[in-house]
Amino acid sequence: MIENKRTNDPEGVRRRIIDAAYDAFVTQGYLATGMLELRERAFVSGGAMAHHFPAKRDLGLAVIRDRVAAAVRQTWIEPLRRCADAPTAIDLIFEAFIGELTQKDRVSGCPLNNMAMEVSQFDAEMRALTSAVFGDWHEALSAKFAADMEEKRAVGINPGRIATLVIAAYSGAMTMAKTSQDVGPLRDCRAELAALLAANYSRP
Amino acid sequence: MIENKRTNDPEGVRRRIIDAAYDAFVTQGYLATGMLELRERAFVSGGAMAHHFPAKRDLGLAVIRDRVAAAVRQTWIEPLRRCADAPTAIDLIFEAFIGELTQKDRVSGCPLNNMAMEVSQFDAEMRALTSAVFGDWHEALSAKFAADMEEKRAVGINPGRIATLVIAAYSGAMTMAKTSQDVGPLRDCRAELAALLAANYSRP
DNA sequence: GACAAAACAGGTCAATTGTCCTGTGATAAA
DNA sequence: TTTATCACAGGACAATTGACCTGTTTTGTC
Repeated sequence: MIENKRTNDPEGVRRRIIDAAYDAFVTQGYLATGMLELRERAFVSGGAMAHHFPAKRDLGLAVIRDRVAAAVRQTWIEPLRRCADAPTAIDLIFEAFIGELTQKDRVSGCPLNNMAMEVSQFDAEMRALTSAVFGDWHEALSAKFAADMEEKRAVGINPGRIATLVIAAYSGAMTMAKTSQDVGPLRDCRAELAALLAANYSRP
Repeated sequence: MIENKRTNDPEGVRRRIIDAAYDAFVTQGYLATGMLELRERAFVSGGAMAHHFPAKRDLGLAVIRDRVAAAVRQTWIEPLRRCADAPTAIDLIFEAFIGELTQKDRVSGCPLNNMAMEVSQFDAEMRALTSAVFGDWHEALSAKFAADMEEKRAVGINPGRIATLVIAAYSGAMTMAKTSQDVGPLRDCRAELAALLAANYSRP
């Protein structure tokens, strides 16, 4: 009588591993997370882990490509597409994050920020990947500002430059919020960015 | 004949260790740096290391208290005191960093940022220390903006809020610069911040 | 059904981690 | 000079790290 029912489910196992890794890497850090801990979190054996991800590095690359990039797409790029103009989207995104973090007991920061900071110090390929995600983010935001100008909603702005400022302010505020474990910095930056953008936008 | 000349120099040894640790923590990361590597960098034995810093954590705390705080004081708080107004100081600081990083082959980022991001995830005391450094930074910048208002150089600004934005923009730009290994983000933020501040300042 | 490849189990491995130990030379107070 | 404390040398220590190995089962193909 065989007790151990074993079900082959490559996609499922792989997804479980990446989910666990994404969560752990973002909240604890890449280096602070061990492969054994991930195996326990994802309920997979050493053999299964080695089969899907021969080295920890492969797992890190997959997490950035699949999960981190998706997180930025979901929280920033999609809302930008849905909203009428850039300032509305930015304010909405800030508001959503502030509300979400307020009722959470811990501020773990921006996924992309966390990964980029730690990883870009020792792995060129991971650094290039996170840089590309930043690039997509900047491109989407920049394009939205440019569209606002073409449609005469905004005047006298430099789309690329102001997009950089918004991303930097958001990332920096996230770092400060994570360090102080308080959403105050996000509130401040939200208000300042709103005021700054309002000065260059014609409101109906 | 005794070859091994041994000189007791507590302050010197301690300083060598902290110097090596600060450099390594900032460029490679806290977790990515081993105690053995630090001993080799600082040319100290295991006994000396254990005597001055029984645990790695103690070394981390000392680095934040002594070096990271000093770096922020030197690059931000001091220039703020020397310059006539906040915008001048901010522009000067950005310019200095851009120039410095341009001729350097590698962008290692903001020391405070690097330490805060990594360390605040697993150590409450280190997190509190880095948070305090952010606090000093914010207080100094905030006070300068307030002084500019009192002296009628600026009107209609919220000192505390705009100080947060400046710090966040700087930190975020540093993160982006480190990730992309390019000073572009710093240039963008410098220009945008200068324009933003100019709008609220009366120029002679 | 035969067979090759993929999917997975469970354990081993050397290397490295941070910490701590014993012993000894230096220093200063008594 | 005695004595206690500090400063340091050199090595040992268990624990953990990421990687990998040999088997076994499942799956797909002919």
